[in-house]
Amino acid sequence: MSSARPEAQIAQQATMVDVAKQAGVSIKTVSRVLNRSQNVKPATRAKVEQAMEALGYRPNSPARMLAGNRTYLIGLIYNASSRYITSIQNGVLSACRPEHYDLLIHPCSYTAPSLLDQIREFITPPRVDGLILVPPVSDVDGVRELVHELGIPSVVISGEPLDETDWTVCTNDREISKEMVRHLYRLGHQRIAFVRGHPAHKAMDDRYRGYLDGMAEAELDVDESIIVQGENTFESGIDCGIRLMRRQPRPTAVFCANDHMATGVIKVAHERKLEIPRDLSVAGFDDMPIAEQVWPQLTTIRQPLEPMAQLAASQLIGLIRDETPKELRRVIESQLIVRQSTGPAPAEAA
Amino acid sequence: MSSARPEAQIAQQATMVDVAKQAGVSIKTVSRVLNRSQNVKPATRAKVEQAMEALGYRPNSPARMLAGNRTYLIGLIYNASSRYITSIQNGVLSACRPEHYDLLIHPCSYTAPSLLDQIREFITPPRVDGLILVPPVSDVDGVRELVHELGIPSVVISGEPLDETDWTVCTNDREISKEMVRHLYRLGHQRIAFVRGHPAHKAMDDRYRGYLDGMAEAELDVDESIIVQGENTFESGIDCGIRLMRRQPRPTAVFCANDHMATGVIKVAHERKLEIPRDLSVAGFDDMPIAEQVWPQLTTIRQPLEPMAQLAASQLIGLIRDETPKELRRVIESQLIVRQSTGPAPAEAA
DNA sequence: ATCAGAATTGTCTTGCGTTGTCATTATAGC
DNA sequence: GCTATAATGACAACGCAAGACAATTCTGAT
Repeated sequence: MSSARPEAQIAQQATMVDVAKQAGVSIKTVSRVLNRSQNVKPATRAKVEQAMEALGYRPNSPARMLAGNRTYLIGLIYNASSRYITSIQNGVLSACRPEHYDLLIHPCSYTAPSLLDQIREFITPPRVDGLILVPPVSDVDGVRELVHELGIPSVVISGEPLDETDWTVCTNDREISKEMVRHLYRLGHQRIAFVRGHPAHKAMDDRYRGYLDGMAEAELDVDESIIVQGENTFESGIDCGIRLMRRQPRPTAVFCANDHMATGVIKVAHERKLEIPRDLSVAGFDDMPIAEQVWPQLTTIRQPLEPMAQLAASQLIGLIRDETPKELRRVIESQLIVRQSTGPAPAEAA
Repeated sequence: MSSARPEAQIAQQATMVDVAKQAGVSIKTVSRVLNRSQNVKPATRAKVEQAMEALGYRPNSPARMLAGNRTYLIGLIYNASSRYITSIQNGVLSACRPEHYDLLIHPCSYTAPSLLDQIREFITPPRVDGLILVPPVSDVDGVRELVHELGIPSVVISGEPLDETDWTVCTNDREISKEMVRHLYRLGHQRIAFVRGHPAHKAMDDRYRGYLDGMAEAELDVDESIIVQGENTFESGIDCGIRLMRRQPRPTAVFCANDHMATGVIKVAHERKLEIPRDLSVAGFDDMPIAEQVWPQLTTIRQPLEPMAQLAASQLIGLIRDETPKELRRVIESQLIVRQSTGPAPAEAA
């Protein structure tokens, strides 16, 4: 059975003393190697590393936390319902492991009134050396200020650049949204509707601005009556779809600020016996797994979440080590994924 | 900017010494109160708790890890691509927090040859006090044995009861699958196809057995030609759908071992201009978010993941404290969710 | 070869905040 | 008043980081 006393089985772990003995050096030197101290001869370093290898040495984290007054932990605060978080986690962890950092996660509700208290409690007393913030939590008023105030290094993963006060890894949401409009315009669409995302999500604004940019570039009229406000959910997509399908003349293409809402619009189209993309083109944003599984498959935009998270984590580890990154923000480009839900505009509308 | 030296800002945390002084007792007594030790007079306990409250005291985890030779951490090993893992995490964390436990996660690929090594490395030297295992990683040969061998208490979250060697929190997959067949039979279906899941996932077997049980109960013939083998993915669902739609006579209902495959079958039906559920009923399993977003919405089965994970974590914490749970396995019942993708069988087939 | 100065390594020490061990003191039962 | 037991305290130990400083080795210029 699984609850035997642990001590019985797990082999006694080697300590720094053992490594020092094995390598024929002092424990201070082992410590220097471990902490990337400068003045260590490569040959000595090699000897020590070899000894570590031979003994299967792994530093005792509680001890170094206690002695070093740092935690070797990175916090990740995220909105609990977020589905895309596993990608973020994977990316963060892949950067953490080689540096012997671990990850503590803190799911929460970004609408909870106690959010700031939760975050404060999560961070103090020094339970993490650094913090990664992701939307929509990072967009909540006071969150980034709180983190600054507590003096914890942090990196924000975001759709578009924020102001100048945070290290940021972001994508080019605005630019790529413009690209989507371009794609639709090339297919002959003129009446291109837009379904906006939840107003509290800053990332959603950038997508909207990109839409406006694209319309301007194509010199198309922006018709306010076919710009509708959604709330990021599938259900709100249905509402928006219904509203849009009532408009006369109907839009020939609908660009939604996320895939969930696009799926809602598709459902409405199905119910009205509109064939996609013959009668209506629909595009989304995010490339959620669902984008491939709806029928027809959704044209959308893919954010490279794992690489972003990985970069954010390694930047953060640099910050913790006082190696200030060269640039305040790093941009990783999103990608337009064309599938079957967009096609040539209906003839009569061309 | 966010990388100011942390020490500058975070208020100095009170230690046990401060609490002891404030309460007029020794630090050992404070420690006893903290660890729910028995022999403490209620009056003393109250005094200490009051002092903690007043000072905003929170225990220093690295210190108690080091001194106590335990980690107050719980490991969660999971397959990296798994989408349902956020629910599991939420459930585990909600049980951990009140007990002052933290969660370390270890995403991995359950097909990686190095899986066992990864797990061993994740666990030793005592980096976690206990482990929660979830499918499909928990089904990989040697994983549970390894965990036993290392002597780490563990709880397995699973579809159906395993053998007698693990503490388990499971659902009634088999029974509820039978219930799904019953549902279809009541709608008049006789030719009910089944799409099996990946053979390496034990949970998938139980769903199949439940299907067989249901067919037996309804005294329906089991036609091997409409039982096809999938691989859990959307793509394999498409393959299976194509194979099934070629059969003569066609099945009038398809029960899939998960929602992804069911979505694939739906896509095939759409392409062949079959209307769901008029011409074909389709059912899934898992109630993934996608189940509500496909068109038509999918009849499926919902596993109460968060409650399961929560129960598993509190059982595990009990095991760590040597409080052996009364029962080796706990069952939490799944729920049949009837939506629009199942309906009465076509007349000619009734 | 010689020597100054720099680079590298070692010794010794202290402290991080808690828990475990064992000794000591208070309390209750008779 | 004595014993058994409950309650509390004193002190070492956990494994490592980091500082102060001494000792050693290396480097390059003379």
